[in-house]
Amino acid sequence: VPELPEVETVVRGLQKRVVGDTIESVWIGDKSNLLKSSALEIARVLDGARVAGVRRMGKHIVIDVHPKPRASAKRTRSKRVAAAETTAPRTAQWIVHLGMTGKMLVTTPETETEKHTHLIAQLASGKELRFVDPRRFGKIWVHESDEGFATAGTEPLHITLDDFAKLFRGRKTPIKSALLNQKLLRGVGNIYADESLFRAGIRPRRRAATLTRDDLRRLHAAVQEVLKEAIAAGGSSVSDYVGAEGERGFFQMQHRVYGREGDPCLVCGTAIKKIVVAGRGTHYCPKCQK
DNA sequence: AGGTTGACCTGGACGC
DNA sequence: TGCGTCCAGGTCAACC
Repeated sequence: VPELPEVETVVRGLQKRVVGDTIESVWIGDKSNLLKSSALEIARVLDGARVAGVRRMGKHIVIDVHPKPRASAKRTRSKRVAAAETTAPRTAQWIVHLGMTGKMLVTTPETETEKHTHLIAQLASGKELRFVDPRRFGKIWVHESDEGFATAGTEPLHITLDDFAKLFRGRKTPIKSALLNQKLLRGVGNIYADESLFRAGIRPRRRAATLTRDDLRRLHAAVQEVLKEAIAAGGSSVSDYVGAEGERGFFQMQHRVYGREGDPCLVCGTAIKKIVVAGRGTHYCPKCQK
């Protein structure tokens, strides 16, 4: 599901509902293909931790936590160990990737536990933070280091036109594949790639390197415009995406090509085509996009 | 090297 | 109501 606008919507919900709260206990299910850290490690970092902030990096949710100081170690540790511990990072990160069907929900404890709930964090305020993911393509892990968590790729909403143009220089791959490549831009997925290419008037199969300066200028503007409009609409709920409070987005109402195969182009009336590019369903107007 | 292809999963929609 | 098939917002490892 979730591409940049959906993840941004979840992050904003979490900022409002869980920042400043403390995680009192964590329950983790037995479906371990979701975990990139061991359940033990995740529990060790999160148990008793205070939630200092929530951020988005591409499609990743980054939850900054202040782990609880481990008082039990005091009794036996040497001076040298104690010194080492004080230099350990004060902040750790809890990283969540929603995959295709992941949800991060803030609920009350009474809320019925959905099928495919894989993690529940009980908060001091009485709320619960739950991770639900039917297909289990999502990922959860904790990151502890001074450098903090980092990913490749540039944020599409921050990139300048010049840097944007450089990403595609010399690339023979279809422009759509390049837009989906998270090592170049982080956060654009299948829906917003198609919608951006439509608005820029560029065919998805065009080789990235063949885009003219003017194509790039229009595409850069289109990507930022589509993402901003989608964020303002709370993301796209095509089937099951919901925000942190279970609310659906409504940007799907404004899709111009995604999911509209056979329907008339809103600009010229030509039937929208659906093809496969880079293994993904790809929608475009054969007349408006060159 | 860089790009395209299956594998990973469950469930919903559709056709018979 | 019950198959069986296809498709899905993402990302890897494995293959040219």
